[in-house]
Amino acid sequence: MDSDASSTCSRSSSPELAVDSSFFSNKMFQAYCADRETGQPRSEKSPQSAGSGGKTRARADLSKDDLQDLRLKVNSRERKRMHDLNQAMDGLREVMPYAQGPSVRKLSKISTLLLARNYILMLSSSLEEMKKLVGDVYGANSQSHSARRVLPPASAAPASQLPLLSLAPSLHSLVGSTSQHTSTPTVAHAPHSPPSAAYLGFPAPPLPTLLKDPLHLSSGYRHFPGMPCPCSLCQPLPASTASLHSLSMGK
DNA sequence: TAGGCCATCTGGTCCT
DNA sequence: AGGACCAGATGGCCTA
Repeated sequence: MDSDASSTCSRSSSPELAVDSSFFSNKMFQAYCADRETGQPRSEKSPQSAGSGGKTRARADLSKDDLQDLRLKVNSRERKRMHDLNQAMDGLREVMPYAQGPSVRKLSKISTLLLARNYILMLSSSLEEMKKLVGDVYGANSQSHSARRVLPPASAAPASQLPLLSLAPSLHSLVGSTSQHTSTPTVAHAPHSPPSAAYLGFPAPPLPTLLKDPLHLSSGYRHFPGMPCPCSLCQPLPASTASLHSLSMGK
């Protein structure tokens, strides 16, 4: 196909297409033209070729050239539509906690969707947990009438970040997996945006493992100041989420 | 070589 | 009527 010829080895899902200039060298289009010349249908066993409806009849009245132009236009629109879809898919891949790069195989579409779903579930549970912790902190504050006793004086972090900042490293030190969890990133991130996968320059875990078990996101995940850590050690998924996941992956 | 993934073409259907 | 959306078919590339 022309798209395969124009794409590089990493199988971009949104290949740069010079549609108008290259399309007429397309084998499929040449076959299409040849078929139209000979009057032979391109696919003799199409179940939908029975062709009923006003549009089909109207097309029968068109000249060969008009029909060809119409086909090219429709094909081009469909191609653009699929490219837009692939662009959106690429955008989704960019925000997934998964390594990217020339040496890393790109997530397939189905994998991207499944991983995105798990990621959303995980972030949701992180948010719920954070809300609970913040509520606990403020509850303690109101009882003791003194925030300074609750918050360490040297801490400059906002109260909403404290639970995660203090919990995550301690959790990881308990398990002793600090080699895989780099403590501090060297690049500042927006506090409310998820870490882009491009920033997470770690080797990708085996894809099937990651997809089958969202808890395995812990292997090789970094902690970000002020961000909920989605790794399994910091944020174990609730049982309901796990069951949901197993349902979706049962296939 | 089989199977997975993908891009593209194509006709039908639905919507504006 | 035209465009968007969808699903089936087809063929190419890549990997185990």
